[in-house]
Amino acid sequence: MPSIKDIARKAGVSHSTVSRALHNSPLIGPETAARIRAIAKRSGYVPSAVARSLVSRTTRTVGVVVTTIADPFIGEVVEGIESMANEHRYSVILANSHADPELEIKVVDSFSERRVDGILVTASRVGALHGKRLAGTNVPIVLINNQHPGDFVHSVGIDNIAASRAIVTHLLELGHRRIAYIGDRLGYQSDTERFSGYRAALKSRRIPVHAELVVRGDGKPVEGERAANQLFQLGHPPTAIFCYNDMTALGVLRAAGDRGLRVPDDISIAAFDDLPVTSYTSPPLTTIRQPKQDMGRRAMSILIQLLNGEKPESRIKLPGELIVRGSTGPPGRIP
Amino acid sequence: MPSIKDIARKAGVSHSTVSRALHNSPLIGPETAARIRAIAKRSGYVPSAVARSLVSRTTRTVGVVVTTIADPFIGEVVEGIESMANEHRYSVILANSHADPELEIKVVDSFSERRVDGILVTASRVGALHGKRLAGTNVPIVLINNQHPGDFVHSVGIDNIAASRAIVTHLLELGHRRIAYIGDRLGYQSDTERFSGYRAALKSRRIPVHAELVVRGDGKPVEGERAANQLFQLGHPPTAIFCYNDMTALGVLRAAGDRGLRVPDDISIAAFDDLPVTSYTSPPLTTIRQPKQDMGRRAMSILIQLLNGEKPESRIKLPGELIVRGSTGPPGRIP
DNA sequence: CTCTTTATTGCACACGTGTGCGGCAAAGTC
DNA sequence: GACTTTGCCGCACACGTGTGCAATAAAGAG
Repeated sequence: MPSIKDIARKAGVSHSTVSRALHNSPLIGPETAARIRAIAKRSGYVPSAVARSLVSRTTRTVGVVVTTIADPFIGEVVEGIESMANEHRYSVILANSHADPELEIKVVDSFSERRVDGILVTASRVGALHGKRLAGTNVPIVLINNQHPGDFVHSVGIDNIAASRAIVTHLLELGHRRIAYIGDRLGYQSDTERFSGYRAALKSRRIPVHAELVVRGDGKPVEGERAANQLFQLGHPPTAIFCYNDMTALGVLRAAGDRGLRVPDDISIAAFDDLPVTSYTSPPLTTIRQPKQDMGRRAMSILIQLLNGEKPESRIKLPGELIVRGSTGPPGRIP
Repeated sequence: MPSIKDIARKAGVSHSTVSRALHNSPLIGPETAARIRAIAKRSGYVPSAVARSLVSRTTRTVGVVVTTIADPFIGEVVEGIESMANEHRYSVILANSHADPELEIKVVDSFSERRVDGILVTASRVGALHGKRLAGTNVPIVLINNQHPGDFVHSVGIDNIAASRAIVTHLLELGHRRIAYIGDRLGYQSDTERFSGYRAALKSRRIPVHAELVVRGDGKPVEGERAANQLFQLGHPPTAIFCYNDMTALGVLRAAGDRGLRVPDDISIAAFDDLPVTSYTSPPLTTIRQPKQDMGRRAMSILIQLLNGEKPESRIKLPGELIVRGSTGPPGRIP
């Protein structure tokens, strides 16, 4: 792999001249520059980003921390990050944390050693754990959809309250009055906000929130199934269920199927996230589409602005989009 | 961000001594070393990987090219790559190609500039396009599940023939005799191999391959739906359909539902890949599980061996696993 | 006490690139 | 012709780290 010194020797000039010629510096004579560029191209010269980084004290590299890249939601976000980064000639270093604090520390240390210019954290769960460790370094950090944005300045997320209010309102407009909510574990900000939107929608129609209609899952199908069965066993079961997320809804769908309940004739199901799978369940799910790629792009955009010394908007809340599919319909006869 | 020179000054020694002390070199006196390490820790010293890379002429970094990280299949593979890389203290730089040749060239150039130690290419479609460009550099390359492994030495893939033969045999054992195959576009190696396994399974039972039962999709639901309708309209329709992949099967499932066909009573459906979605369709899909994470880990492992100067196995074919779910059953009465 | 061995540290260079400044020749000015 | 300006190029240093070799001091051997 040739360096500028090698082509300097071939061209009979100093390496400084080569460096300038390759940067189209006006300090170099046109014909000399052309000759040097020809030699460089011929010998397959590729500049070394690492040497350049050493002197420029910037690597044009960002670190992306994810809990797991196998999660399709996160994959979409990273897709957005990568495309925006690529457009601005940044490279992304990817690292899984698996929500394991020990691994997270290793990951962040690795980012420090590599001298990344900035860090993006995509975590549905974590974020607080990094807190001290991350804040210790002085590299800019942008959080995406995290549950504990407290310590950090810059973040991108979805407007959970407005979105869940919209989807619950959709159920209300279909005629539902007994609408259940299957949440995630208590304490996550997104759960709190979605529940808050649920209550706001009901309140605007002067419908009370029944405690028996609010149950907890953990964001995964198995617990969603359990929670749904709990609701179905009520003396006065709901006619519609709003789920914290699509994965929970998958469990609910299964529970309904096992009991012979038809969706949406006997029970309407609404969810959140719009994962690819939701188009292919039967029936397909009514849900809230999160602008996943756009969230990634916006976060990367904020990071780039920070790296350019600008002062970007600090906390962005993007709107969700209501996607009405087959899993919601007018309520059937109340049993 | 302090350098070894800074702590050398604080400790009143030369930077060489600091460098050796931090590497536990026996050349440094125990108490001097301890004092230096204390100062380094206190001042929050983090070694610079870029400076180290410059002298060691190795970055401990691998580039991973994917068509799109938003694909859940690819996400799983990358998960495996990342975990194995992390265990060996390698970092992964991720880049999307979007199957766009122009973008691919940019990506590979970027990898060259960054002086990655090796490259992994995860592409269901591409691979040949990189060919010349990639082979030009002398960095080791390992391909995963690519369609045109011709030009490259090292690759990891699934044993398509054995796996498709196994799943078609499963259908035969259920009693099916008219089994259709919905393939991908012609020319992809994985399609050729899966079709080959299909024929082998039929041949072992002395069942002829009917041309009318072999149709083409494109690996996506819409074309799968179209192809399925084509099969359903036959005078003598199949009792089972083996699909090139899960996405095709989703379309088939929809087509069956729209025609009022019950799965598996009226028609059995078998697929390939075991995407997460397949557990949540109704009925859940019988399919071949590809060891996605393991494929990533194995590929990274091969790359590490290459970087260590060893001679790893050149072409690995991993076995698929037959996952029997609800979409396959004994054939119903022939109409 | 002198010579040799051992332990510890510093000097100097290398890795590849970027850049301020000085040098030098050609061209222009009077 | 002497001086200034302009154009072009090289010298030398910097970035942070690693390492061969020399230097120095201490310790041991005779």
